Amino acid sequence: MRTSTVSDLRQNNRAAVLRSIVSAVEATRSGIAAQCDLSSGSVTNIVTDLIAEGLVREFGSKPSSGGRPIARLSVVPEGAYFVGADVGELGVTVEVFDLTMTRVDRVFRKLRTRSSGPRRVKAAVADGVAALRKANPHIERALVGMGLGLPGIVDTGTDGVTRVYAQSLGWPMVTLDDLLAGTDLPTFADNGAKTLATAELWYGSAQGAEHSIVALLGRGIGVGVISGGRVLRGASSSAGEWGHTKVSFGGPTCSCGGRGCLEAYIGGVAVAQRWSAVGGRDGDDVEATVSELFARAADGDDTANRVVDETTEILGLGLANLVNLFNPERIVVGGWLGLPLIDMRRRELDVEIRRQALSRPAEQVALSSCRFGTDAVALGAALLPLEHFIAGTLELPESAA
Amino acid sequence: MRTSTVSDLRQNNRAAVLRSIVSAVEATRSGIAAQCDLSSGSVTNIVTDLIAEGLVREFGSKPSSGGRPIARLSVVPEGAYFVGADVGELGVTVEVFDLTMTRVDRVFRKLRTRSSGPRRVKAAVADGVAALRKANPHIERALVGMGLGLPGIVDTGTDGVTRVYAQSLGWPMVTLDDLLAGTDLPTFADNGAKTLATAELWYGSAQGAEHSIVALLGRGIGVGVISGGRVLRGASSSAGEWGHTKVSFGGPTCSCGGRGCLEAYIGGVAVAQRWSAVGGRDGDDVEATVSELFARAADGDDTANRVVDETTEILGLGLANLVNLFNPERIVVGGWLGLPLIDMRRRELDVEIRRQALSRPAEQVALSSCRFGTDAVALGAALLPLEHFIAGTLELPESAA
DNA sequence: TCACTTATAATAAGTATTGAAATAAGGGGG
DNA sequence: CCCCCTTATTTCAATACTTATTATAAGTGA
Repeated sequence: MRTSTVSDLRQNNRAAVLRSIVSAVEATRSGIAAQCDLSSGSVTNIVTDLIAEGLVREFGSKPSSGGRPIARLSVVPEGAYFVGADVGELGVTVEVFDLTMTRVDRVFRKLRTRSSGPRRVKAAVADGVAALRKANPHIERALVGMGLGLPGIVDTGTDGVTRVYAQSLGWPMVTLDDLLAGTDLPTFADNGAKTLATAELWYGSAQGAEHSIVALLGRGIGVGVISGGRVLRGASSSAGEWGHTKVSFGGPTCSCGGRGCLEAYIGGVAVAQRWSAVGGRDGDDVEATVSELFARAADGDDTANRVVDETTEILGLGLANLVNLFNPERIVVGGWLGLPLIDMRRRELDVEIRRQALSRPAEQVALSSCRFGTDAVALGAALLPLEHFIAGTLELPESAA
Repeated sequence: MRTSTVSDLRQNNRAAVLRSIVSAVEATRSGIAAQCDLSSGSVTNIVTDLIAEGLVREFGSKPSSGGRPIARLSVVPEGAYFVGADVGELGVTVEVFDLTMTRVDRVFRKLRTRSSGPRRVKAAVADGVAALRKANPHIERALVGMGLGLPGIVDTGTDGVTRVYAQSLGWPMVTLDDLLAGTDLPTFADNGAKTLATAELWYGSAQGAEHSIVALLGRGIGVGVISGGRVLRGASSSAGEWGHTKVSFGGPTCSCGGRGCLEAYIGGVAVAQRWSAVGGRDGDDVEATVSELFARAADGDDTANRVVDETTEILGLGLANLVNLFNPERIVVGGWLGLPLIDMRRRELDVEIRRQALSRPAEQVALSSCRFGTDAVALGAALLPLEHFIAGTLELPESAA
């Protein structure tokens, strides 16, 4: 974000004010001034602009302590709409959000097979978006853009082309353009773990922290690292590939071909396998198997508890490594595997992290669970165009003018 | 860096211009304009200011292609001076640099024992600084500040107090203030690996890259992560503690008390031990032992080569993990252990990293060796006050006015 | 000497921020 | 019911900075 001219400055300040209003349920001019470190005069100017643009409105007022009442400000929900899509193994969820990031509508398009090719996914996304636009014609006027949460590596090269490597779905490399085709919406994409981290950063458990780690445990093991208030992306936006970091020489072979990957220990499939290896249920449906594992453990089943303990220990090691490397204030654990795990073993996990990490960074970090389930992947994806909209790099469609 | 007012803007642009002139050997107005993305008018204004302040000067000109010759600009070396200190196990090196970051003078104060307490180090630093000031009275006029490169964790809490945890020296926790006392210079401190990374970022192999990893291998295993052009610090500035990340369950016990730490495999002591365990030399002086190991390996000694191979492999695993997590463009390896290792096994290390990391991020990364040896720790430390000086958060002493 | 280039400098125009002063909106006491 | 007090917002003058634009400097080649 280059701020070298006076208009960049205005842009930045406008963005800060808009962001502040969007993320607060209710804002006031002086509150914004304090939060954005701006004078009341500047806030007045910017808010006046935003009201003129139809993005913000005043709604009533609340009493001040003995003076002129404070005007309440809020975003105009209909001011802009954003689409977010969660591309998963079972299907594609497409959702529309208004400017308050309230979900307006959603559709789910099931995929026939567990690993449908990009063509099917493309069709499902296009179909889902079309269905939403048809069912909600009023959004058309202010539909700004779309974000995709994808499994696997989403990599934006120096050439500006976004490429998707969804190895877990068995896809070949696909460019984002290939995956979109029909759609005329400006579209952004990111790895699902990163979009979930973005959602937690804006509205969930990572809110307010400058440095957090959002670990997403499911079939895959992902992490979104928040550093300096933004999601860490690295040179080509593929930073945060935690699942295939090695935690053991040799070790079990992972789906990536490597050995000793963290995912080969605590990924959904691995946990289910570890359980069935010691006599647990052995089913096709990993999610169901793991869920039963947790249920058994809760019921006091020793074997199940040992598997859960072991998982906790390895997760603790993995998180401790991240604590040493990133020195976060907060660790947020989520995902369909992570949420029940942390519910059941929060204290133990906390102890394990502190045991395995260096004491200094470990002392600074707080452990918590995600506020959202994986259903927030689409919300986080929709935050991608929102961020561009706020930053001013994405505008309302012509028709709005 | 909050840029919300017009003067912040000026400050930022001034900083960008000054930084550009300091890091280039020779600058021109239009070159600066291009590099900093500013108009020629603005550059003229800012440069005029800098010349008036005595930080920059014009020196001659070079022909342009058929028009008015281009004025050469350079920093005035005597415009400001910075002290950098490298606190090592054997002694304290204190150096003074001028504004071109050319070393003006240096002193070394030996520490009696390998792990002298903070009191001795404090005395050595104070003595070194005093000696330099006495020997170079002309620097006094423009002595801006000091930076310390320290072993161990340097942690700046939310209270703003900088604390040093130099476990490898057997120190208790010490605050930076304790460590300074007598000195009246504004002082900053950072972990030695991070200051070396800073030096490599400004003048060495990490120059020009936005995202790099600078791995420093010696007795300890440290890394400075450069993300978005700046050294990653995390919540309390202790990010980058790579040496004690776990790469193996169980595994050998490390000096930190943990097991399976990377440092317990490829730290200087561990490498020496691995060698002596298979019949290599067994000496007190780790550095000499390791240096002999490399010499033997170069001579074709099979045992030595096996130890070096094994070290390469483990280092490759460790770096691959960082590649997955940070998605850097460049990996820079240095330190008294790292430099000879990469000289001898560059290809093999490269192959190993690519084998163990995910292919996408691995394809994007280039491996190289540090331009500087560990002697640049003091240079990097001196860059801390330089950065503050450039950013305008640190000024020339009163006497200069 | 006279176009013609290219690099800087000077100037004009426009815009943003701030801080002070003005104004708006209520509360409460006499 | 009027006046004073408090607090929130707006208005406005002062200031500072960037960008164009225009002028000037300093050479080249004919």
